[in-house]
Amino acid sequence: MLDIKFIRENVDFVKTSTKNKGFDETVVDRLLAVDENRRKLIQETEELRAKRNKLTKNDIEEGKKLKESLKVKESELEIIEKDFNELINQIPNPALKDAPVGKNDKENVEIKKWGEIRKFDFSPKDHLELGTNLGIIDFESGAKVAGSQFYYLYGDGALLELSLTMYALEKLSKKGFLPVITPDLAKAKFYLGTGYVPKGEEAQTYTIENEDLGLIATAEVTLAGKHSDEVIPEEKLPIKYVGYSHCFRQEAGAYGKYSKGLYRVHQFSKVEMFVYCTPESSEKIHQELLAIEEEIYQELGIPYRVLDMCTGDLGAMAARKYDVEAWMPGRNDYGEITSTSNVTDYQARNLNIKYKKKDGTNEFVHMLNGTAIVMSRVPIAILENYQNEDGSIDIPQVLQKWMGKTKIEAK
RNA sequence: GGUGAGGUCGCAUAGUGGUCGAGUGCGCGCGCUUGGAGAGCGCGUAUAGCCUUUACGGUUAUCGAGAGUUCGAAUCUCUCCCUCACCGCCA
Repeated sequence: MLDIKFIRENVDFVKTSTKNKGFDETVVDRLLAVDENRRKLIQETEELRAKRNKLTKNDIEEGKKLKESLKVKESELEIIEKDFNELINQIPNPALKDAPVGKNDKENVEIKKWGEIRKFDFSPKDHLELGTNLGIIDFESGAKVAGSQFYYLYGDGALLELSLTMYALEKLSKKGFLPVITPDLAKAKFYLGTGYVPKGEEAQTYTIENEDLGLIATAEVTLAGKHSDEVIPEEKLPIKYVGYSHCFRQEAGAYGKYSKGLYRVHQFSKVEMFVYCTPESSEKIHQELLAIEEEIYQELGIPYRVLDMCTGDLGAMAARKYDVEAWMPGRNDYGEITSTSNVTDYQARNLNIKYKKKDGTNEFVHMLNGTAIVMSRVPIAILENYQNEDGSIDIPQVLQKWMGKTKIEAK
């Protein structure tokens, strides 16, 4: 959420930024009205409490009366606080000023293209056909045992996933990120509001019955929750994690050609970068995260483009976001494989994560996240871009040491 | 899962209904002392909201979380969470 003081003092800015993100800016005025009411009630309640606190054992009758009026005020206040919280959480994080203004994903700005799109002298197959023929991907068994959009990986399919994981963890580790294996489940307060809640959609989290637990949609949830309610000494910043977890998403209603095969599945593994830093450094670190993502896809030899997400496609949390999209011959189009966001202090305020500055004062940290490698979509790009006419797959050079071979072939 | 013990200010501890937002020690900061350091002495040492408006100001809330009893709760009751020990069960 945003700071109510900031909203009070920058009403026009907040309205504009809310509108630019495609959210309802009338919320701002409603919030301010409720805020005024709320503050009045706080004063009245506190006045009553102050009186009560001054009573001695000789004033029991007086105290009984105070208790009654307090009860009334407190319940009024409770209702208004609830409204207040609902409203303030509807105001999105304003986009940074360099983010392109736009309505929706059509207006994202392509800022870079890398790699040459391969011209096939045969008709290329998509990853599903390739993987099924090679016997390394099996959606049929997945559907039988867990339902549609679940899958099994066998042999080199399983090894490819683990090779990509090791490749990413080793690379990030060398860059000063601490590899972390996080829980795959988290409490509701973390998976709601910190994690993957696409704009205008319900949270697509799987939850555990009778428990305050849900399966995480991304390690962002557990890496962000890790330092909740903490005050971090400034000298420890930036904290750089590279998290590995399974990710679970219901993906309700997501079908069709563009969701084929591994592109949209209920469970996948992901290596995710996550950084806590000072407000001054977050924009620079955001560029670094993007540069790391690019380095990975250049080393893997996958043609990609980088999109600077426009305000209308940023979602509530991100102040700036870049997506990397890989070329996927199977769809003859680019498909998203990474996303890196600078959420500034928006998450930190929800999760109460501050840092202690050298002058002794506390301030909210900035938080950033970025995909290193997602084990569902990157294999799509590898299979489809590295396929040979006979259906075998050449293994990208940087993965060969983990795979222990140079080619995936049918057994 | 069972039984028992416990969760108080950075750490350690005191505190069983009003004098407790909370004592003491350590740590930390500032000052005095010193040629310098140490010791010693003095002062200070949470966070958040609201008000006045910026003052060494007032006020409220916070003693694992939530609910309750009470005029009044760190202290009493209930539920939950977490930690530790033992048992059971297992990878």
